[in-house]
Amino acid sequence: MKIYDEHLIRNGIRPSVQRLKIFEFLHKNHNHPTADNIYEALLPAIPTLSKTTVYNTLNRFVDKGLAVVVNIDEHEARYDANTSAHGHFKCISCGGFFDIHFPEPDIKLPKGFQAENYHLNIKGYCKVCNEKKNR
Amino acid sequence: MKIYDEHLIRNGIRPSVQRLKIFEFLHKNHNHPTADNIYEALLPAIPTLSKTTVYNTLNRFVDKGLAVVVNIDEHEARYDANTSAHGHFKCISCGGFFDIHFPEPDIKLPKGFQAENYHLNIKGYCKVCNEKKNR
DNA sequence: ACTTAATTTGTAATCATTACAAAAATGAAT
DNA sequence: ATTCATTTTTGTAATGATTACAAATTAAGT
Repeated sequence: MKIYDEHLIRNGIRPSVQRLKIFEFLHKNHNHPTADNIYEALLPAIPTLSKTTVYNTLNRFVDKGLAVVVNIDEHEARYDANTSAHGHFKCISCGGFFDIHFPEPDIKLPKGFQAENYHLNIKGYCKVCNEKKNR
Repeated sequence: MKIYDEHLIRNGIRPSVQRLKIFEFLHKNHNHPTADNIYEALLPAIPTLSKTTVYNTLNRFVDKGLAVVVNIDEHEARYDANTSAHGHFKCISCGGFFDIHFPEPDIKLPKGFQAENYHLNIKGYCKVCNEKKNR
């Protein structure tokens, strides 16, 4: 996967096997996996993988702006390789995650404040669960 | 504090001393305290207070819609008695918290989705830290 | 007062995340 | 290639917020 390779190098991250696989996984799985999800998924491919490496790597990605932490779940951090401005929806009923695209962050900050990043998290019922509920 | 008393009763929560004090504290301190903040603050007034009670009570408040969890911090939940739609700003530099009032949740959800609550968290630099930074 | 239900408390468990140090891998330079 | 320094990975132990649970206390209703 030369693409991911170069993407990492361009951002000052040496592309080790572990980092590449984690980066690739994040880019191919848009369901906002947890560190543990990633660990379990990659263990067959990298049997020596350590959970610490997953955490270290994810933290590095976030530091370098290659990934974003999604704090929609109370008890665990989730990760998203899509760093463009978008929100997240979690279904209270089935637990599914959905990306929410909002047109413009139409939010006025107080004078002098400077935003570095926005996190919009919405909880509710997805289409399927909502229909199930209203029946 | 008869006001808080009735507020709790109206929402089906029996107003014990502990619950009253925690509710009162949440309403008087708008700085989004953690469970531990509340515990430490009330310990002088209620020397027998247990941290479990603080957690139980806060969870009950949230269940009944009397408070809201603010997940802007990675590692600890914060609580807010202001349940009306508003966002939160955390200063990366000084760690201060600020409420953000946005006019309308101008977010289009996918068809069929139903939102129960919105959480808008913004991180950046507050006025003071921003000026300090640009000097 | 008595009985039952609700609440509070303390301790121990859970679980995600991090600290830390040793082991392994990589890179550069001779 | 061999050595040396640096980076990365790994495993284990620690941390810290939150919850489970059962005993103790308090309140409510009769």
